[in-house]
Amino acid sequence: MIRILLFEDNKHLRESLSLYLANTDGLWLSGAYADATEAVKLVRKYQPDVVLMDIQMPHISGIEAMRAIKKVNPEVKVLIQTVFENDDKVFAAICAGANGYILKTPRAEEYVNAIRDVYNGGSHLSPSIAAKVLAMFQSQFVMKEQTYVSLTPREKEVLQCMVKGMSYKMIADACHIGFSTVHSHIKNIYEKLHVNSAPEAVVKALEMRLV
Amino acid sequence: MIRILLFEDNKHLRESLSLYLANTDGLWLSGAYADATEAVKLVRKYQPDVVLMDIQMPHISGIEAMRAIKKVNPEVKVLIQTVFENDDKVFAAICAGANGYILKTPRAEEYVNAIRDVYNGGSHLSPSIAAKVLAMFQSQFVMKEQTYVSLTPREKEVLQCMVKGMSYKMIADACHIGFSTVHSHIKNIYEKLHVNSAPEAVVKALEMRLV
DNA sequence: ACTTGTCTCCCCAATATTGGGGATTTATCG
DNA sequence: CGATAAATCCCCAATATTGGGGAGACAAGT
Repeated sequence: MIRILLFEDNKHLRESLSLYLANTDGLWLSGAYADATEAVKLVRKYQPDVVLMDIQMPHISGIEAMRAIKKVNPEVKVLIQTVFENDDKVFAAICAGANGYILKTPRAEEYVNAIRDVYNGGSHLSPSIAAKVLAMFQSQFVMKEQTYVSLTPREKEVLQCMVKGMSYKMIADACHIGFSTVHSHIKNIYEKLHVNSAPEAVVKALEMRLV
Repeated sequence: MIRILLFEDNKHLRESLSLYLANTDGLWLSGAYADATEAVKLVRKYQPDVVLMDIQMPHISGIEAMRAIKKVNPEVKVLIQTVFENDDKVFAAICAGANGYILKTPRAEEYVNAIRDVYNGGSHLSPSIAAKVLAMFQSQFVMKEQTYVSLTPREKEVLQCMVKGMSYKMIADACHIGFSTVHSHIKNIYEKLHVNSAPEAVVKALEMRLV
């Protein structure tokens, strides 16, 4: 039996969902609430496996409530549901540790699928949400491989040190080479990256994922 | 009709999937191949809506094939399938523009669901893959908000300039303030961030998402 | 044998940065 | 009205960085 706690401020949806979930094999609805202010307390009381949380609610947002729950009971799975597919909300929810993010749908079995998925340790994302997440992912990690620069192993090593905020002297010690050598390498790095200061090199290194 | 092109080196699975997909309403299997070397050519020939691509194949990996396809036909949806849920592979596939990533499953309707999802512009991720993606996302974006530092608006502005690799003089010009003022602000920033050089400040700014 | 690339180190001089003081103005808050 | 925070500017001196040279050692490839 998967124990479920539901937070949803819309009375009609809350009651419909309650009815559906309560009558689905394998699920046990511990409670359904219109307000998540007491979420932490309710989680402690009912020890649910999965919390189904509307993102937009009065008093306290679903994300805040989830954050609070996760802080106390990190093992509780939280499934965020919303009508919006706002980028910021999705982003915030994921960062706050959401185990799933589904758009409200008239197809009730979607809720059940999502609940089962997160209960089993996976995550469940509605297709349009998943598309957003992948897009965000790409925009973060796929860099413009525009001007590929080939740094020698030593240069990469030195650059990595620079990214750590180390000075010439510290780099020399860390790499077991002389101060002058560090100087030489950095001169070469600057030329290859077309920069002429440490901060620039660091930024470029990070955005080119050379480190 | 959703036109599909299948790449799968395992003969048995390829034939099973072909049979299933070809006999599913709304799907039209344009072809099934054991090798993706000719993938770009085949895509041009059949103009599929969705390419179902095994990640591990001889000669050329599914990711490479997808990259090639996406370069020529970015609008073609590519659904990656694999037996592995290796982090690196998932990561590489997403960065290369995968529209979906599913684990091989005996439940054939999963393939159909995934195909429909990506065809409709969404993304489809198997629960365990979705969990990995969310975890990667969190590890990237959830910072240790440990030592929250409050920079004044001007300080933030100056810090942003530093991240762009600007020198004191350039920052002074950009912000329409004097050189000495930049100096003062940077001194304060260093103190607040507990650093004592520009590169360190830049790195800290980036990882604390202060910019 | 010769070139090429990498790593190593040095000299010198011009700039830039850092850290320590201090000062003034403005605005906001109680 | 006094206190406080923010923003603006200045001086000075110690360090650090940057950019220009050059040079030897060593390995790999032509």
